Amino acid sequence: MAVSLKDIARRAGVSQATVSNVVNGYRPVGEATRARVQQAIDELGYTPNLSARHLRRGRTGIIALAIPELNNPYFAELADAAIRAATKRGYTLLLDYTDGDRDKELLVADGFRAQIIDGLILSAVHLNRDDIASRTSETPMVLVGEAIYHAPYDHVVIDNLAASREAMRHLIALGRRRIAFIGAHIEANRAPSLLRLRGYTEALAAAGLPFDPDLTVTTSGFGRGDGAAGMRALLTLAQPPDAVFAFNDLIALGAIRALHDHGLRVPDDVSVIGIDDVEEGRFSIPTLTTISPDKEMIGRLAVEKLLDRIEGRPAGPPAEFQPPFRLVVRESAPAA
Amino acid sequence: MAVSLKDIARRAGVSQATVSNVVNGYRPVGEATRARVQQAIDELGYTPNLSARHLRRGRTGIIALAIPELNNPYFAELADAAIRAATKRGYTLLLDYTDGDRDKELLVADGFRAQIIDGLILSAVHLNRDDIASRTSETPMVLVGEAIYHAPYDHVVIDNLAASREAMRHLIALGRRRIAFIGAHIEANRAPSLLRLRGYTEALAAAGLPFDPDLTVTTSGFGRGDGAAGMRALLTLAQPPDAVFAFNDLIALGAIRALHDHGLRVPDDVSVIGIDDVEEGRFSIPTLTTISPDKEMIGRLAVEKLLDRIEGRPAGPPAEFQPPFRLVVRESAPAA
DNA sequence: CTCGGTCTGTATAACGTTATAGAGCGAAGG
DNA sequence: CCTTCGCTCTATAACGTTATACAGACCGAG
Repeated sequence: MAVSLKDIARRAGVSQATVSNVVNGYRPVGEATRARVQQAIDELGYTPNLSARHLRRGRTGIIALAIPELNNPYFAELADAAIRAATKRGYTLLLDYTDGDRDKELLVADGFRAQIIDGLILSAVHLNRDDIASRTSETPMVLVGEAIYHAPYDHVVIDNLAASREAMRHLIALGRRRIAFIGAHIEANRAPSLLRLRGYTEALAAAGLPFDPDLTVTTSGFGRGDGAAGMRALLTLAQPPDAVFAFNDLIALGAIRALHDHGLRVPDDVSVIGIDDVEEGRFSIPTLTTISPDKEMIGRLAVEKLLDRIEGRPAGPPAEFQPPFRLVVRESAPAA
Repeated sequence: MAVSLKDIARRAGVSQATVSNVVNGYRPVGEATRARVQQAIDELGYTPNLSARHLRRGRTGIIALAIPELNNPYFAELADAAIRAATKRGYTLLLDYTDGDRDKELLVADGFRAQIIDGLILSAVHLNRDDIASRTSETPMVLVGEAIYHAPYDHVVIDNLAASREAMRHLIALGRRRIAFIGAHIEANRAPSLLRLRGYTEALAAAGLPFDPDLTVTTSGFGRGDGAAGMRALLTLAQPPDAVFAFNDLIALGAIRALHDHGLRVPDDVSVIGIDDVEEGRFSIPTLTTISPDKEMIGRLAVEKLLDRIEGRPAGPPAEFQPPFRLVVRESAPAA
């Protein structure tokens, strides 16, 4: 650990600058000296001190991915993809939580840890366009997910409107007519689920089905417990739903559990569909029909776009990138 | 971002050293100058450059937690606890994956990223005591989990023998007599599940039940798919089991799914118990009886012990720390 | 008073790297 | 034969901290 550039320089009988050039290939070095330096490096087992390099270069080689929580397997799988992509490009990815807390999201976006990171991939829940617009930090940023649209940053997100419509079309094709939506979040300046909700209402309209406000349930979070609570609320209705379109898989799984507790069977009595395609839904009872976004591509794209900005590659104006998704039909809403 | 110590010093009309002392409190500073410096800091919005600080101090303030995979919610929850503990103590926690790959585990233990981290918390699957003993890296390390015992490092792990015995006692008290174990890993120099397996056999013996080798199933991984495959294998036996003790919750959940596919009911036909208490098991159908280790404490303790070593606090010889666990009885193996 | 000792503060040398300016030195061009 | 390159390489100044050595001022003790 204690072996530095200076040691190599002395050993090989050259200047520190030359060693640096051998290591970084920034300027050409003669064949003979290069070999001598390389040999010294191998013999002494030299690795560059990153703190020093970064102090000098102004970059750290670390990028951050800020997600609401790790306990949601969707984010765990997304983080997985992003970490792999970053590692492949020689960067280290740091995971940050926001706990779905607005203040923490603001803090992260505004340069918390800016000293340590070269760039940020932000998956926000609460922030809106204005929050993002008033950001002061210079750190490059890429947005991921549904919360913020049309901000002056690259944005990676699936076509939520199309995804929701497809999920709804599937339920409607099954002959369902009272379809509930669990997971709406209608608050001032906050629109994480607006597109999915719009896909829901538009699909109803397209099928000539009435929109019943009672069938749209807001939740405070995005977990199994929220889904279960939402479902319980729906079951108190005079006319309970015959299908559920959930904002995500965890909510769907919670809803299934609540239905089970209520003595109702899925899919016989109620069909359920989610979004995310987390692994859990491939083993749950029943298995979960869902919209499967290409998580690997989301993570990879977010990292690539961010590195383009960091490394100053010509990237053009901020754009929105839409990875593909597909409907995965399983037991909770089987083919008609 | 460009505001440095020097700027503050100039603004406050003092030396850089004094500013440093105000920031770090390393040496006393007079009340009047302290106030003046603090005001300059607030006005200019100064934050220390971490690369420079770490170059000088020789530490980075980053510790790593190396886990097999993030997709296993147990590790996600553990990581969560560790990150919170590290943040609280002023450190940043970096997550590293080993993919359950032996070479990657060796790489991580042997100082991959040693330049960037002050210490390492390693949750290994494949490494054994000899691997760890031949480690060359000087970076402080703390071990977490079942793989390695009696290595010269602090080790945080629940009492797996006691935990397994308690799980088994519960199944036996239910009247089960053919209890299977899914998730054994019997390989040369590799003993992740040895203690849990021993708890299984000892509990059988203590209850006067015969040990049937056919009822011990090895798996290649620790996921839902492995559990399902293991269960399917057990169901081909002439005398299938009437209960399953799974190495962890994911395996248990996979086993439940396989039982369901086979037309068997849990817990009526077969009781199932796991270890980990992941959130999923509180909503699955049926909900999962499990051994719940204190994950928050595991994460916190691992971080604290590591920081003790890093910061040179007197910590004594390497020791083993055993956070508590408790049996959580749910539907898959309800109270008798 | 003088001498040691505490208190505050300053000046400056590291930490290990990279970027910049320039030095030597043959070869090519006039 | 003297320039003027082009090619390697060197010397050295940063980057922003913190640690060390030291300098005054003040105070109580002798």
